[in-house]
Amino acid sequence: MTPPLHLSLAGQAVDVLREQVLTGKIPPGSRVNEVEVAQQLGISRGPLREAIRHLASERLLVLVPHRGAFVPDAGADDVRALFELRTALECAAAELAASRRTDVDLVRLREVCAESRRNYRAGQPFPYRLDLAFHQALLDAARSPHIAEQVRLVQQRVVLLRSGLEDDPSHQQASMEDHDELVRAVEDGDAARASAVMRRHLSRVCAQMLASLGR
Amino acid sequence: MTPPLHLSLAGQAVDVLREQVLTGKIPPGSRVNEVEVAQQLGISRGPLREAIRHLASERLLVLVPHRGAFVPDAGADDVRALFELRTALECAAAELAASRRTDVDLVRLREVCAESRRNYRAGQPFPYRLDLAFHQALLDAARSPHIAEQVRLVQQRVVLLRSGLEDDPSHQQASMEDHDELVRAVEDGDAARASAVMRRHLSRVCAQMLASLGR
DNA sequence: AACATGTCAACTGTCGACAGTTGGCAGTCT
DNA sequence: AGACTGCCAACTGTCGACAGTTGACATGTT
Repeated sequence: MTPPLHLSLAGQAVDVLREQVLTGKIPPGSRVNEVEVAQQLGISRGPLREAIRHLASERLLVLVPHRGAFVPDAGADDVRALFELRTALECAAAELAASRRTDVDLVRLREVCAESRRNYRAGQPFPYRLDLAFHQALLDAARSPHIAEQVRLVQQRVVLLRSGLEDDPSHQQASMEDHDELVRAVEDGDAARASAVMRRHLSRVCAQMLASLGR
Repeated sequence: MTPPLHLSLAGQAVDVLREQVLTGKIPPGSRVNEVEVAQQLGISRGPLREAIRHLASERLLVLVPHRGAFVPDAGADDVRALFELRTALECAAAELAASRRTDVDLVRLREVCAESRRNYRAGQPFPYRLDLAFHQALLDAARSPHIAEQVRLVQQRVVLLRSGLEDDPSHQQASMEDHDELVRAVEDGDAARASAVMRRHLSRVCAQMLASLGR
């Protein structure tokens, strides 16, 4: 099975490496040794290099000439700067969603909110998965593939920054209420309000992350 | 000089290829033959492949498994979708610039506007270069490296779409006036107005490109 | 004539090996 | 002791070659 069975070796390597980076299995600050990881994955250095460059293009790795690829470990400034970009993208998405959403989009959004609420009432910790699902549903409603793609990349970087941070239960309710209000604005087709709520929501999430980093 | 003299072979290949793609020397729709281009550049397929993947990550090429890399040729829908992303990013940049600009930023912005006006009065065609310079100056004033980076990538894709399109002189004055008004809003620190003017400006530019494509 | 099938050249995906660079370590000098 | 110099191992950058896939052309079939 030397040739691409279903996905090229490079493509498979991208998936495996991304997983390992995002879950913190390869901790921030550490280096990715080409020969070592290549043997580990059972592939040659060529495809692995392509995978590394790909993840570098997603900013999940940083390349240093003649030194190799490193998992970036970010400070507070990076978090702030990254959330500036995320806010720009997701506020635009919220506006578009408010003006383009269909009934199916609303059903989906309400569904995610309902699941979050069930989860909350059951005393379960608010899984980050549900937060991602909500934002994804909003992006679907916005129907802007390019914006959606960029948001996906940014969220991925946020996940990387979050690796090693535990969910803070105290902010679950606030996030849920933000989501609910966002859905109402989108329902009303109120683009300006949707944008404003999203901005406040992300500002809150950013502040929480900064607080978690500080500890 | 087998080793990286100042930049790796892959890096050099990226620059050369990007130039050739953006100037239309490699026309949209055409394929990039690895062995052919590699010989042409006097390098091996390895570094060239990395360059191709890099440009693909910038969306200047599209990869088709087992088929190779192609220069994308976009239709009207792509232009609209791309400008949605560009609007999201540059409106945010305009807001940030309005609240963060320093005096040096303003000097630079006025300078670019002045050169545009000199150019216009001299009856010269408005070079796209000056438009890029203006937007770059605004990004510098916004001081958001991540947003700036994304805008750079998007603008590059716009340049690719523009390849083969001539500058339309009839829109020079409108663009110049947009720029002037944008500078005034930034001077006043009026983020909302800066965002609104930017949105109108980009909407106009997008409409112009769609008109050019239609012909 | 239109369609299905077999064959083939061209190209991509992958691999292993070599060359050059980098950072660190031992040894030496001041 | 501290700083400097010269080596050395480890690793990245690059290359050439092989294997597998794809699309197209030629051939045969209905």
